[in-house]
Amino acid sequence: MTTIADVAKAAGVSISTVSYVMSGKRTISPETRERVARAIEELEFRPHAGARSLASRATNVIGLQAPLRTGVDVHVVMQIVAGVVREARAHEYDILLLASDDASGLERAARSSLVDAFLVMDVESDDTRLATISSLAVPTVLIGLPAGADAVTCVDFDFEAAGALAVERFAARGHRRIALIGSPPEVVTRHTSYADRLARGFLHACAERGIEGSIHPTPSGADAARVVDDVLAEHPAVTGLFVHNEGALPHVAEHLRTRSPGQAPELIALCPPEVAHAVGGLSEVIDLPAEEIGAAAARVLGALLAGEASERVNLLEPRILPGTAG
Amino acid sequence: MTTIADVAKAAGVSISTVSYVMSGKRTISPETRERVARAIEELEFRPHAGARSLASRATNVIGLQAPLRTGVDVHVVMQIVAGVVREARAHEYDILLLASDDASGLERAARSSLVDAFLVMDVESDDTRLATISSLAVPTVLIGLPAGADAVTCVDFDFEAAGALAVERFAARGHRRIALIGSPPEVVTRHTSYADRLARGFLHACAERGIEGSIHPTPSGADAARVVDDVLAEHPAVTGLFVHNEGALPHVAEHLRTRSPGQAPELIALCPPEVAHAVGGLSEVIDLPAEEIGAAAARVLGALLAGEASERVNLLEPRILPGTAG
DNA sequence: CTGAAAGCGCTAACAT
DNA sequence: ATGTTAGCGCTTTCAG
Repeated sequence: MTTIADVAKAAGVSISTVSYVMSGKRTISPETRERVARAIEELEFRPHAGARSLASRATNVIGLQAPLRTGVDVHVVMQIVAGVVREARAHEYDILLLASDDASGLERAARSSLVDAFLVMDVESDDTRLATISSLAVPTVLIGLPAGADAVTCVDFDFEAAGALAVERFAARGHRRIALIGSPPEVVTRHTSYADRLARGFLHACAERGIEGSIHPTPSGADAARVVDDVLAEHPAVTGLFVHNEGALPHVAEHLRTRSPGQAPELIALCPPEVAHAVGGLSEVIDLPAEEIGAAAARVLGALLAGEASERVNLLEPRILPGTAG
Repeated sequence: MTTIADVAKAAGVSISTVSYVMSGKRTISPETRERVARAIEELEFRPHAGARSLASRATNVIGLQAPLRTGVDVHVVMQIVAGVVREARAHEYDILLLASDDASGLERAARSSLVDAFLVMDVESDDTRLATISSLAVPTVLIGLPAGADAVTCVDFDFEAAGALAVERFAARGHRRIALIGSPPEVVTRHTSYADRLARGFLHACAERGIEGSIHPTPSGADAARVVDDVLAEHPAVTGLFVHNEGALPHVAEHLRTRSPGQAPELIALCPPEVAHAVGGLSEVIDLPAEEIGAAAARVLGALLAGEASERVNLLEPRILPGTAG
């Protein structure tokens, strides 16, 4: 194994000089810097991560708590993770995938100095991990927005605004009775942060505009078609469906295409562009910029790690994309 | 921060005794062990990962190279990762998510002693990372099966057998002309290991049984319906479709449900049970035990790390599950 | 059965 | 502008 001492010898300098060349923490003459750089290159030297973290008390690793269950919107999770990884690597951070998604996983990683910071996904409105997060004093960013988000830094898509935006779009298109085909029941009863906020934004906007709106937790998969049938049977006045459920979307779209042709309700979906693109028949799409959420979260965490002050709550504004109808 | 010295002092023993209590590498009197254990508990002591890896030359971390792009079967990837994480944690290993999915990512992680071993996903038949993997001398398990898999340890589902099994099932049901609705074109042209093997098994079995079979790379999403139409138009004799494409499956199933009702071709899918369950109209399902693949890979890697000999090639046999028709 | 102490490879004072 | 050196917290000889 190549060590910093090998490099120092090869370059004819002391080991601290090598260290300082790497960190840039003191001024080095161009010639020396060059000689050291060459030696590092030639020997393919990489500092030992453990030794570095022991001496510097920083690991350059971020612990990521991601929901690996199916049932959540898998594309969205994957893209958020991809965004996190990309942005983290750009700032020389690696990502450690935390196994347990409860507080114990955070504790373990923090106490054993495995990570410098945490990124926590799948946040619930009243998340039990919040207490641990404050007590641990490890910089943490939540991807989500719990109810009393005073003590923690949060980054997320503005689901509340997205719910309102959907209503606004339907209103603009002349609809007076609409329905939200939402997340699976498990997600709703868990009070997953985004589901709560989307529902709130949707209902508020409906009330404000005098539009009648109802919310329907919907299983992923073909059963979603049944929910749609039930909704339309029970509320025949419904002319617009707002879908936020990746696993239900293709079935809902295909189902509407064949059901009562000509008078099918209009469809607006909240999902990543690729998911929308894979599905036809959408009047409009509200972009769910998953990768950008992950990247933004990593960026905010980076600022936190750099000691910079940053907003407590950081929300990405919703944007309308063209539909895929026709 | 609590260190081993704090524990030693609290328990009234030497540092090395604490270390040995934790590792179990030498015999400790029950009383001492008990006292030390209590001190560890009370102080909530966790050994510093970096210090440990520096002294022991082992990190207890496994580097995982996972394809985070969309386009691959996201559910499958997620479940494999979940299996890996679960099994790894059970053996006290953590998972570091490698950012770049090329050889450079492996090099960096290995050279900087970030990980003890690698788990590599999304393997291509002629994978360029193989040379690096051998040269690095870090225990590695591929999830996949490259063409000349002599030098590396591989774990995967037996896609070749699965291709043959599908043909066999169609034959048993009396079909004489079938088609494989396969992975997206990108995946096929990349010669992703599983796509190659599935195609090979499918075609061989067709030839053996005198069944006519054709293969059709298929985009995910609603466009898959078009592919199905084209296939059925060009080959009117086709009575059976074998689908291995998670993103196409719901669209294919929904499309067949409405298209030429009564005489729709039979559908067999290769996918995880939950994916099948979300889709109706499948005559039979070949189980793609994604989580089990991940767990098996982690287990084999564990054996490798423990110095145990293990098979070079480890394939999980395909199994038939009941369909979701009717 | 238990201690003492020599490193592991690096960073960051403290020198000059 | 560069060198010397004292740790960082742990594992593991070497002693007893």
